[in-house]
Amino acid sequence: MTTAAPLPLRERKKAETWTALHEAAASLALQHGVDQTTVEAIASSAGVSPRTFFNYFPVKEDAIVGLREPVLDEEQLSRISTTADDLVGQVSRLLMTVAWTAIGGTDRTRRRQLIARYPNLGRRHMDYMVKAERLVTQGISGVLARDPSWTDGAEGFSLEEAARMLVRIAGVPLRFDITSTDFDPAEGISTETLGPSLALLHHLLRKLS
Amino acid sequence: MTTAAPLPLRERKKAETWTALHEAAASLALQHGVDQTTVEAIASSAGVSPRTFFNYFPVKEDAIVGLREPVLDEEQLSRISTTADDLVGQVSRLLMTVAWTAIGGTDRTRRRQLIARYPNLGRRHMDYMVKAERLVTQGISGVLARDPSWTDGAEGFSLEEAARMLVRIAGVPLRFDITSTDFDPAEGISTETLGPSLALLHHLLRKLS
DNA sequence: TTGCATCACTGCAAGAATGCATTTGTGCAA
DNA sequence: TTGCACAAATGCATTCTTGCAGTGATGCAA
Repeated sequence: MTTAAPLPLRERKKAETWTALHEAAASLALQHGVDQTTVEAIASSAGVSPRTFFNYFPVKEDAIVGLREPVLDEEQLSRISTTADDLVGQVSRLLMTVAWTAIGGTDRTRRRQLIARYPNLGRRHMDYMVKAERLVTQGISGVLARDPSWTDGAEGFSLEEAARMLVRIAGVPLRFDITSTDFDPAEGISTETLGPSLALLHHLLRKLS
Repeated sequence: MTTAAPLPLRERKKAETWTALHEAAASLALQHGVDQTTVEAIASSAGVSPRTFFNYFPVKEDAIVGLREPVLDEEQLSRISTTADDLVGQVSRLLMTVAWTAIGGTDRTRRRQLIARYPNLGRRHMDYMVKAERLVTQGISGVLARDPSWTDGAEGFSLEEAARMLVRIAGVPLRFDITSTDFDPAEGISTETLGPSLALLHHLLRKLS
């Protein structure tokens, strides 16, 4: 189990500190409530200084939920095909993957309990959705640029604008999920469960056009 | 000019304090920069205590930009017709109106300068977009509920979900505008200029379906 | 092993933001 | 005019968050 992890010592300690802080934050918040859990208590419980806490998490709530900075998977980006007919679905799934990098690898059950009890924690997902969309928009711009057909027929709109609009459309299913009152990131953001939202989107688009 | 304002004294003073705080915040931020402008300086310049400042604005940036809490126009909501074919456009315009209530009645030129110089100020529009969408989603739910035909043909989706999805779709043009690097709320959020975004949305939807 | 560059951690100070209790000012009716 | 109910303003204490400067640990190459 530990044999396949030739991580540099520095990286490993950093990961350990991250986990220790998240663990302390989530556990304390579950026991005493979010507001009663101070950054000082979290840092102390994790064995670091309060100042160090903010080197790992921008806000207290992120430590409790266990959110990381979203990252774009360049490999998946390169697999996007502008000629396939399900372009919206492709971009939706890419967005989903990016969003997933922000919440992967943490205790799902506990997070579900916390978000259910403190809805404010769930609302922070929206911030990361915005970040994810920024990353993907930039990437998709490059992808569209390689397909000359996208410059055709779009009167008065730049390629960057087309990419931005495409990603906003593709972001709808995820926003739909995130704004649900009983949204559960562990279940909600996964390739399988995006289906229903995507289906509803297409259903409505058909009905409205 | 002052004769047509039979406002209760209390309301008037409140409005005056709001304006004084916004005026002080915007003016100071323009002179010395956002970070150099402290809440204490703003409050002092407006003649109130720092604590009072936060009775008017949740965060410093909102005072600088002059953002209010968005409000839903019930009258416009009641005019929404579910049978008309441009339902997305109708909801988009409603969203736009709500968003506009958050930034109306303040100096456009100065805000433009400030947002151009400090992009972070512009990003706060997204927060109010989320609030506006929450308001409109709730309202649209009620509107759809009055049209029985909406329960037909939607397999496995509740009315609330349909409303939520509809509003997410309608929010796309505004999100598109807000995420533009050179977005100007004074020009960008108005019934006339929403046209291009809505056109691009429809253009892409046609192309992608 | 030694030296150096880099990164992580820390303490400190200042400012941002919130909750609570108290005081002051308004609106309204007896 | 007086008194009461309520809203606004305030002061205070606490916590959150950030920038800066200094210290120590780590990685790497000579």
